[in-house]
Amino acid sequence: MPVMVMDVSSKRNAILDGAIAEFLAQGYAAASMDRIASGAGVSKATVYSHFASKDRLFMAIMERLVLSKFADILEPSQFAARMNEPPERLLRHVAMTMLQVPIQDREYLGLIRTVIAESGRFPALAQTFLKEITAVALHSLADYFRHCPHLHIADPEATARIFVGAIAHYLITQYLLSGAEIIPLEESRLVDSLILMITCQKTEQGP
Amino acid sequence: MPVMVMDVSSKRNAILDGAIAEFLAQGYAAASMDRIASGAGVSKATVYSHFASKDRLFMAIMERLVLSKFADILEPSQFAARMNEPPERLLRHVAMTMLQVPIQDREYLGLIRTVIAESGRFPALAQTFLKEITAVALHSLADYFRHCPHLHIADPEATARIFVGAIAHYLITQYLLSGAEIIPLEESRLVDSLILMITCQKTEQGP
DNA sequence: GTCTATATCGCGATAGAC
DNA sequence: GTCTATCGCGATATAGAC
Repeated sequence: MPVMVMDVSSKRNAILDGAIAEFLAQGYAAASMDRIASGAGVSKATVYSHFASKDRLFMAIMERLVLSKFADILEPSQFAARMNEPPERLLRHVAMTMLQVPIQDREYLGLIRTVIAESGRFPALAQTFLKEITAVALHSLADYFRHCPHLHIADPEATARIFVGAIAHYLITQYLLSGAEIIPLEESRLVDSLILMITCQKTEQGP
Repeated sequence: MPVMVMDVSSKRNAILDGAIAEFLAQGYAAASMDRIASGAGVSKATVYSHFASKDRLFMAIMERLVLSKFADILEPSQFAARMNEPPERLLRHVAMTMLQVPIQDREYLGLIRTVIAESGRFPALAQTFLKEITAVALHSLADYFRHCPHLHIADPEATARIFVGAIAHYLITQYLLSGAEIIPLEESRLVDSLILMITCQKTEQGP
């Protein structure tokens, strides 16, 4: 007959879940191993039996978090399937997804804040974030700009950076820096202008 | 004859300078009042005689820092004087300034990292940063887009956001997140594409 | 105002029973 | 593996002499 306590892997997962909440809310230095332990319903010694140190636990949950968010971002294959759509439609879908995923999933915003906050102490973590999330989106978009028959983009990589940068900065100012009332701007205006600026380059192609 | 020790205001300034270095390097939680005191060459009690608590010292130096960086950013008046230059020239100058100031002044980069890092604990600080720096640049640019006779920008505010966002995100990825080798991109390519995307809107104005 | 010395607390990490 | 109890340290903040 089953005992009424968590098994080993459940405890490990409870620790990881509690650690995610604590580190994302407090940042590395202010996070407390005591709170992580009690939040997970285990003793502090149990936390240390699974993770050798605060550093190791932090890096474990952050890598896990970065990889888990990967699926939410658009991969190259998703672009290939939509190559024949009008560019306005496809770019609007991409922009709205990049905006809505972090807005709906507050863990995503906390991840962005924490990656930037700890980028001095943990530069390898910042690079993992860039490699697994930012670079994937940039390469997908640049490939699309390079091969889409309806667009004639002079510099696909730079244009992808502008697209991703404008959206990422909008998320940071409105939702991390509480900018809604200080520098308000509707999502749709940002997206409309981005699409207009990108698609109007096709008028450059000849006499 | 003058004594060979600092007077009161010199000690206060030494404390402020040391606090800036400590908070920007360590973040709020990991910063130590002991290190700030010894770094300034005073006792810890002296620090507390000038600033009631760690919170108050942090907010004092961050506000000071935000206001001191204001002059580096382009004010509206600077645009008015250059309204008759070709837009390509003016926009290139603005973009290069926004890129070079934080790159040259590492304190500026540390300020950006700390504002984002502590935006959960100190939302008012984040809003001060937006109001004193980001909003000033956005309004200047939007005004320019609205009134420049050579451009016909559909949505000046949104276009200003894209311009500022692309540059801010570039600074964050390349210099805060150590992205130089992971997602390399020359400054000039970013700036050239930005200018091309903005200026080519003038071809939209009709037959 | 400024110092030395200290109070008080919470932190990360560990020892040892079970 | 998991617990309780604790160690040692460094943190913020303060008392009291000068």
